[in-house]
Amino acid sequence: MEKFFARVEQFVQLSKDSREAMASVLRRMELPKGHLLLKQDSVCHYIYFIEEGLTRTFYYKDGKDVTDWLSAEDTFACSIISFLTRQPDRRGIELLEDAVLWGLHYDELEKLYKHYHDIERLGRLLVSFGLIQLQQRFDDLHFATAAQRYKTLMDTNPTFIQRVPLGMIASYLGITQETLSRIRAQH
Amino acid sequence: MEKFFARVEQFVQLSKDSREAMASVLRRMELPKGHLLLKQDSVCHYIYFIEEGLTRTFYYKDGKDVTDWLSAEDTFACSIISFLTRQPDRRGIELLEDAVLWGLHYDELEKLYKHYHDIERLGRLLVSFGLIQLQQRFDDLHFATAAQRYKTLMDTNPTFIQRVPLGMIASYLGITQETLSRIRAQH
DNA sequence: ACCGGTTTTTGACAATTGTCAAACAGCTTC
DNA sequence: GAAGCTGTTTGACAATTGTCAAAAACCGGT
Repeated sequence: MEKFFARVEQFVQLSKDSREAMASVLRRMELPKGHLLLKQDSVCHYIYFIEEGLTRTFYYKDGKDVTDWLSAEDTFACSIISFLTRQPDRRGIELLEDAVLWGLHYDELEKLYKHYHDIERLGRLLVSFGLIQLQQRFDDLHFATAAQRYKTLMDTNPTFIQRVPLGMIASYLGITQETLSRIRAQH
Repeated sequence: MEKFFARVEQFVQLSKDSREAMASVLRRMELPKGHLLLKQDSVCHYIYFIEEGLTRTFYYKDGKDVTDWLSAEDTFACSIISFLTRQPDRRGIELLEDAVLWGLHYDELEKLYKHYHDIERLGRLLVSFGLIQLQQRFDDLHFATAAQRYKTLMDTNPTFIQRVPLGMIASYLGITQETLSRIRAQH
């Protein structure tokens, strides 16, 4: 749990009250590789902090498995659209490695937002951070070539290459597995 | 100003105090088509609500002009990354039509966030909404063909086709002007 | 070390999209 | 109405990426 608060307090220094309230609703979960954290086409009720492990957010497009996002230690995982809109979303989340997670239920988080201004602030900053990350990935996808995108991934998350099967990396980058394989062959 | 609050209160019902505090720092601006709202490679200090008009967020990639975002009446415009990180960003913003805007300065907004919990909440919800929009556009770019993306734009913002030059629409969709022209030729 | 499965690479070919250049259309201005 | 400007379309060709199929490499379990 220290790891969770260490991360969170990079955004906001929480009051003692807020920290305790938050601690009381965090649920620790230890889950095996392959576990389906969130079923596709369902509502995402939890946001997960990853203390250890690796998650993959994915969906199916024309029968093909597409990797939407990858989250490793010290980051958060959820189906953003579903969590925020309370609507089912085609995205599912699975564990690519054995994991230790801290889950926070939407309803509990809403209560915390209402009671504690500093947690509302934390929420705003976390969403802001997510928006910045998505914008950067969007820019990358928008006007970089496949090879450049691969390089960006190597720079920002080098361990993913070792930890995630090639096909998943490929669809994460918006290309096919074969194309990625060829990019790698040319160094 | 009513238009601004009408929009804002679709997210949160503000207290009288909050509304007044916010009203006191909003700055009305009437600006002509072609005006550069935000210079490239500078820090974005304002978020703008568009009462009337159309803005284009753009940057240069390998010497080519790329349209990053388009915002019309009743929505907001700013360089999200720069506004949130306080760092210069390559994105600039220009007006594609004569416009009536309401500008809100970052420092003023920060003060409002500190004093008023409900405005902090509004900020969280606005960023969340932005995140959802960007995610949807990202999904579109990630695994839809150019023709499908054009159709999506036609469905969600049909007026853009009339109001924005083709070359800008094309780079917004992540394709060249010529490709878009050919897509249109096939109905 | 061998088997059976999965993951990755390679090959041949097709489809999509980009590039460069020129033609065309619509508007404004003189 | 001609000249000039901007925005759009078209053509020929090249480059990139996708598709389908098969081979090769890798890995865990026995």
